[in-house]
Amino acid sequence: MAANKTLNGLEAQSAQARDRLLDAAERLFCEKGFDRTSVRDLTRAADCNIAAVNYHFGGKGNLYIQMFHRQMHRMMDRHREVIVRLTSTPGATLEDLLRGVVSQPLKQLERNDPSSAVMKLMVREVLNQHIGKDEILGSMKNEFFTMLGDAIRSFCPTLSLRNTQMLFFSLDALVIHPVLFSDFYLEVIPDLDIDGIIEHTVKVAAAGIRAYAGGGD
Amino acid sequence: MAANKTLNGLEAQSAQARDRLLDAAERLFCEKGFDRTSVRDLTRAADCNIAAVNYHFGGKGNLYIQMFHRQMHRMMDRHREVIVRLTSTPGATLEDLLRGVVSQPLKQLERNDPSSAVMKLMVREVLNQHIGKDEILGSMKNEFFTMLGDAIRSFCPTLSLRNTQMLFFSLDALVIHPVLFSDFYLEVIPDLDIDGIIEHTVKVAAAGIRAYAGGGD
DNA sequence: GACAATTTCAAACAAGTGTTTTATATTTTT
DNA sequence: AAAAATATAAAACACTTGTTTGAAATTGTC
Repeated sequence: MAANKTLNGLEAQSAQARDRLLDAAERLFCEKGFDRTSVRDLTRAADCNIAAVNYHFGGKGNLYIQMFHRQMHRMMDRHREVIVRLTSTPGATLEDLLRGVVSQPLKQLERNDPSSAVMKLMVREVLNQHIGKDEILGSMKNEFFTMLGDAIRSFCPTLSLRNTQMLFFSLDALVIHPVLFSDFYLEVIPDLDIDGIIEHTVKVAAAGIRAYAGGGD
Repeated sequence: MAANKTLNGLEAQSAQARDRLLDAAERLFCEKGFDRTSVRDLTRAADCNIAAVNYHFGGKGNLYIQMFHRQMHRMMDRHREVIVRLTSTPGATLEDLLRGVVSQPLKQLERNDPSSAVMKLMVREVLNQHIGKDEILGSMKNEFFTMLGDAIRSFCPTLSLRNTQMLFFSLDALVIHPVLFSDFYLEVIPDLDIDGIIEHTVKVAAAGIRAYAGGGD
């Protein structure tokens, strides 16, 4: 593949167009989606020739997927770090774990981090079904699933696997919702406070979990 | 407008193409989305000429919006009925209200009702931002919001407005999530049971509400 | 510096898009 | 039945799309 440089330290120069293209893709695809972002839009934003997309990535679709993978890995790395840290902290409670997991994406929302835009795009893409969900999520889905599931069960050992799975989905629901529909939140609650959302989400999620586990710490 | 017939009883014959177009739109747009459904796809499915879309609706975009309104009104009518019925039932509990509201869309999911496809499409469209969210939701959003909010507060009078709003969002999150990601649910829990999801959702939502209201019925 | 590989470029390609046009049926009204 | 309004039809229009081409420029290697 022409995309793989010689990696001898001077690649930065020759790989510039490729990276600029990835950056432009990240921005434009998140803004307008796949269909409404043309190759000409991308190359104009990356300041390179139209043919560059096909030369470096072999097509618009591949550029899309590569951009996705780059961002998804960044997100997962952050999540991994948070969960590992919280589960290895001695006096931590269930609420602390939930707060850590929930804060991660919601704090990104607060400071307009591009990651939350990618999160939205990811959901969009799964719903649009233009590319297979496994193509985006790959193995990360299962890893995150079991990692967080185990963490929750370490706090509530009485939870069955089935209930843990359902509670995982509910937690996902509670976190994703404000990320997706932050506009609505702001419309209804003009003085929106991200920390307030975080505490609310932790409260509801913890209540849901304890409704199954019976208040056991 | 040519679309408005003389309404003298014989319109059914002449309005056929228009209705067939709306039906085809409902099906194709839900399947493939707006961008990936061409006017030629629509007219082929409705068995009429390409120009019919522009003649009857004045463009592809208007057909999309009209299809949306028709479906949204159907959905809202059903929701209205459920809430009114539950709030006027003497011995009903908070769980009964929640079960009624939650069952509505989830039961549709169970029997592959086109309404759940439209629900997915609605979220897709809000995320895609191709048409303004107010154009889809219109006044229904606020109506449903206050209607359900009041119903919840009738069971938990101690709830503040702010907390009710946040809990409304959380309830929405818990209901929408399985509708959007039913594929994931099925993947993780192969013997997926809709009634189980309903009871789970009611349990978590009620626990969240009671976490604020302090167990007050 | 010379040769080879890599990257960039302008132009063209083939296919698909929504919409408009113009003419022809069909229906409704007079 | 004649005239007017409405609906359908095939074709063309103007435009955008992703991709390919073949030559020019740049870069790395000997």
